[in-house]
Order: sequence, then C-alpha cells, then structure tokens
Amino acid sequence: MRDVTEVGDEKMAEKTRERGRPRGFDANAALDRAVEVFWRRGYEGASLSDLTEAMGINRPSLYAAYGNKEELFRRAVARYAEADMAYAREALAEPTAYQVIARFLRANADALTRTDRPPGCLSIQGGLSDGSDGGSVAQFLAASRLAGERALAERLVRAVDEGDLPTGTDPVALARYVMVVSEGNAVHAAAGADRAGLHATVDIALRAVPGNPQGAG
Amino acid sequence: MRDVTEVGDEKMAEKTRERGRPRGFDANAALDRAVEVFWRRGYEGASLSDLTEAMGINRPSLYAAYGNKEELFRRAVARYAEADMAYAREALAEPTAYQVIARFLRANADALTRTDRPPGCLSIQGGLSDGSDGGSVAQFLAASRLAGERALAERLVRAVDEGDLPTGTDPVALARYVMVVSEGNAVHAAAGADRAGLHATVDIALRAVPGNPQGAG
DNA sequence: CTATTTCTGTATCGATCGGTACGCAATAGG
DNA sequence: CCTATTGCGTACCGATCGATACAGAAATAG
Repeated sequence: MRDVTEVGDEKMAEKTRERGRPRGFDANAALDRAVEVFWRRGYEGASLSDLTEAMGINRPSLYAAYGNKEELFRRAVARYAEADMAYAREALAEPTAYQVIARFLRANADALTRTDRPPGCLSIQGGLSDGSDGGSVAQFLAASRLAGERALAERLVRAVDEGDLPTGTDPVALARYVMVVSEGNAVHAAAGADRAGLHATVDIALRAVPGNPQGAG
Repeated sequence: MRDVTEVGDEKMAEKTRERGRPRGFDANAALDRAVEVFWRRGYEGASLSDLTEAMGINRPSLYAAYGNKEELFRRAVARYAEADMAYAREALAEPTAYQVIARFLRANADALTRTDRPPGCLSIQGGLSDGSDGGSVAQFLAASRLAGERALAERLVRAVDEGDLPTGTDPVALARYVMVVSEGNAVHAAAGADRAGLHATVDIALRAVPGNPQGAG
C-alpha cells in the first residue's frame, strides 16, 4: 500500500521535510500534462507511453506518484474541474437565473474553443462508452457532469424561491437543458466547430430560458 | 486484394451463383451484432474478440467478409444510419419547420432510450477523441453527424423560402442548435437519463424554435 | 470422379497494452 | 563515514491487441 495522497499537499511541503531522494519533477505540472493527453485522446486512447512522454517522467515514477492509470485519470479530472471549469462556479454567482445561464453558456463556448487547449471538454472526451473496464470511467465522468448539473439546479431552485424565475418553472429540467446545450456544444467543438458557431447556438438556446431579453418562456 | 463489396448485394445474390464453399453465416445479421458492440463499447473499446463472439464468427471470417476492424466499423455505421436513423429522414418530410424539428427531437429522444438497444447513439458512442489511430474514426463520425446537420439545414432553407420560418432566420444556425440538443441528449442518455427527462429537455428546447405553439422566436 | 474455388477453424504472429522487479542514485539522520 | 529511505531508469512481465498462415472442409464446373 503506497500513500499517494501527498500530491497537492503543498501546504505542508515546507514543514514536513521528507527523507530519501527528493522527487525530480513537479507533480502538479506533470498532472497538467496528463490532463491534456486524456483530453485529446480519451481515457482508453491515452497509453502509458503517451502519458509518460508528455509528463516527462518514467513509468515507475508515474505509478509511485499516482497509483495507476485510472487513479491518474481521476486526479486529472479533479484538476481539470478545479482549473478549467472555474468559469462554471463563477457563473453561479450571477444575480439572476438568466444571467447565470447566459454567462455559463458563453464562458463554456469560449472554453470549448480555447486555442491553447484541446477542443471540447475533458469530461466528454474522456470517454462515454463502456470500455474494456466495464464503464467505470464513463460512470465516473457521468457522475462528474451530473454534479455540475445539480449545482446549477440548486442555484435555479433558489432563483425560483427569489421570484427570479416564473412560478411553475422546473429548475431541474431547466438545468438539464442548459447542460444538454453545453454538452452538445462540446461534441461540436470536438468535431472542429469554431467559437462563433457555438455562440450562435447559445444565441438560440437562450431564447428558451425564462427571463431572457426577448421575453420568451 | 479481396473483394469485400458483396455484403449488401443481395439483389444479385440469386442471379450470380458463386463457386466455392458458401458462407456459413448471414453477413447482414452479423453486421447488426457488430453495430450493437460498437454502440455499447465504442470503436476502440470494442475488441475483435468482443466482435467475433457477438457476431458468432471466427476472426478470419470477419476479415474475409469486411476487410478489417475499421472497415467493419464504417459498414456498421452505414447500417446504423440506414436502420436506426430512419426517423430523422422521416422527420424532414413534415410540412413545417417547427414540425420537422419537433418530430425529429421527439423521435430522437425515443431512439436514445429504446430498451432493446444500447442507450445513446452510435455516432457519439463510437468515439469522439483522437484514439491511437490519429482520429480517423472520430473524424468519420463527425462527418457523418455533419451530414445530418446539413440535411436539416437544407430543409430549413426551404422553410425560409416558403415563408415557413420568419425572415432573417438563420437556417444553418437553427439546424446546428437542433443537432446540439440532439447530441447533448445523446450524452445524457448514455449516462442513464430516462426517456421522460429527455422529453422534458425537448419541451424547453422547442421554445427557442420559431413557429412553436408558445409563439417565441 | 478431379480440379478449382472459397469459406472455416486452429494456432499463431509481432506489437503494444497496463503494470513491476530490481539495482542504482540521491537525499537525511546518525 | 554509514545506514535508512525514497526516487529514478532499465529492462521486463503476462495479457491482450489487431491481423494472418495454413490446412482442411464444402461447394461448383467439367
């Protein structure tokens, strides 16, 4: 049993001085490289050779630092959620439901087409189908996406309470709709759609959201 | 060089009597099994052992009949498009743009959640990311989806010409929006969303479509 | 029948997969 | 210095990957 919980514990890194040979690479920087590989090639499509080459480390170093491929993937997804999905949490802070949704979908369209990042989004590119592992990765990613959907739903519940959304609005259904647009755009972005096209889709999608400037819903 | 074009040539099967030992399996029935395997596991996740077991044939028979794994996959996608996507072509025959879109999204939601089929849709489950092959499968599937999007766009162009959609409506953008909803729903269906949830999303999505009963757009 | 053609089944190919054993290098405590 | 501990690098593991060689079986043509 190896202890692999020290990645990301940089708070105590100064205090507890470890014995033995120090690690010759930055575990968090290497994880960022792993994120890119998984993002581009998916979980199954990313081989350990791809990963170690991109991360600049050897195979045993990878296993010592992260456990195994699936553990590395889960850490990569966690880091992705923290770094590359920060816009989603920021969007939830907008004052009205419409502003929350509009900001989320706009920022999402931008994030899906960043030129310094792989196209699309890791939680979809990572893998949708039951691979050779029996779907544990696909389920993990689905749960990760669902968590975001739930967070949005809770924000929309609050919006209903505050009278921000019309009475009778189903916040859960609306949240699911927003995520569907987001995920559909992610599929398009992965296929090479440009940023303007994604925003054109958001233009239309927002017409279905109560509180939009055109007054629909 | 083997001739692999005889699959699906059942029209001439009676006329041209081949020499040699006859094939011991139904090539089209076996292809249907292959569709299911690719649908559930994706292109990369489907091993030849998975395929031959489901198809009830041996490896050399598979290669003799279909060429190789990628050829088999392309044939499977073609068969899927013909059989499982028939509803999309039928939807295009509806008289108005709104009816076309509504029927498509409704039938799509049903197709994504058929209990006698894998959840989701093959053209997305097949694979989105650049696998070990360099993305040729992902590009093929993206092109396949884009073909459907273009067919819908052309139908909506006609709708604009016929005054069926408001002047100034962008039929290409609207078609892309509809496909985004469809693909987002496919992602949700693959994650286990039920039919009612998908239709609830369609309920909202349709509000953004010009000509809907609520009069938005 | 023989000759020819084509399909089937076994057994296997080299390559790559995820994952490790093991010896050496580099640090800390003594 | 010596010992303990840990990371690094090579070289390798068994399993599985997609793809085939080959021989025998099953059909037609003559």
